[in-house]
Amino acid sequence: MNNFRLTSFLTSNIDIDKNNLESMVSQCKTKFVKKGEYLLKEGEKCKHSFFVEHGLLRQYALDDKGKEHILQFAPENWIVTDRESVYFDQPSAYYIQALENTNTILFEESLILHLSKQDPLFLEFNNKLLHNHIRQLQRRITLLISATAEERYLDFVRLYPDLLLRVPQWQIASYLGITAESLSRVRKELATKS
Amino acid sequence: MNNFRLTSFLTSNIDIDKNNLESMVSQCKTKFVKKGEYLLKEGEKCKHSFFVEHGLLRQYALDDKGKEHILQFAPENWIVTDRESVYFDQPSAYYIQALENTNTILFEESLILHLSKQDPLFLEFNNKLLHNHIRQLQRRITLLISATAEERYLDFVRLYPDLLLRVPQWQIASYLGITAESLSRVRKELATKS
DNA sequence: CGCCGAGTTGAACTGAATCAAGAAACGTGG
DNA sequence: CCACGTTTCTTGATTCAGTTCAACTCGGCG
Repeated sequence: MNNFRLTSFLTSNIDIDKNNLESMVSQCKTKFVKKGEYLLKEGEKCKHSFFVEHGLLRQYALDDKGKEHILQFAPENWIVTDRESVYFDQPSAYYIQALENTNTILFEESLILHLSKQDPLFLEFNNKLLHNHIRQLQRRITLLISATAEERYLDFVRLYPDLLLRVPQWQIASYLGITAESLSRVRKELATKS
Repeated sequence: MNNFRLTSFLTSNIDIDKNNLESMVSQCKTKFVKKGEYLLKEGEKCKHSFFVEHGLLRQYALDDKGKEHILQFAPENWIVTDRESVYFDQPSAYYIQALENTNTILFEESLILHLSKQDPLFLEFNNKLLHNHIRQLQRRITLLISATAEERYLDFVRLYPDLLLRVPQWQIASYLGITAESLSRVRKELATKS
């Protein structure tokens, strides 16, 4: 099986015994997406959470002017999904696309809830995922409200240094909420400073 | 008891029988805060979720220049908390303050998890709260990244028309991530248009 | 009365967007 | 392995949305 990262992700997050873990993992399908291809497109209903075993995904929205706005990147060990679409059963406003050839493991939404009813550990695990997500979103809002483009870029570099090399710069700009040109200038500015 | 809104909030969100509901509500303490007073201050650990029975709260952070940034308002039927602080047991970065005399009902963090283990309905309820929170945060990020100050203000007006009258304008500006002067100009602009 | 916080307005300034053009890097097919 | 087109990144000139600072108004409240 091709789920090394998932099993170690799970064991480091919940204190679960091997049998339970096996039974969970065995219930998950895997999906491979080639670079450029999509796991989800705007208008579709999102049915899964995607755990990235290997590769890199991005989640983004298109605005009315056709401009992309990147909500998040998901390298190895990350989970992406449109919770709004999955949970409220609505068409998604987002695309989830592979930036590299990517192996993912799919969680059925009902699976975790189902497991939670059997074993409270899964409940706490799910809770932890949701709280982490909220923490990350909240942090991003605070930055968007109060920090300059330069500060946001520095924060990004600090948090996701590995992504700098794997993600095209204009997409990082999009994540930060600025244009590619602006990010280029921010970087130039930073280079002369140091 | 002074929990009319809480009970109707709960019954409209989970399909729970009266006995269970009574037992839950009876386990919650209430707290009254006068206008201007605080339920949480920066550096303290947040121990509860606060359900607003009557009144109005705001949650905000101070940046290094002493500027306030409002994360959210909470009128009747809203729940506020710093999940990051409660869940990860960290000192909070936020203040929660009463903008009006406010009656709140306190949820112990452990309570919901505890109830969830007894009755899966509580689990789903908690899940719903978390997903709603995520939805709201995500929406806000999208707006901050892609919309102008005017668009964000219009969105605010549409979503929270009642708050317009209850919240000082400079605080709405803070919520939108702009200055009080800018909001004043946005409003002037909108007035001449229509 | 006088004070104080909230809101408005103006003028100058600034961070970032836009538009346009060129340079570098990249992948693909021949 | 090179040649080509495409995408990415950079740079410059200009514009624009929003900030900053300062002055003034208004309404409430001691």
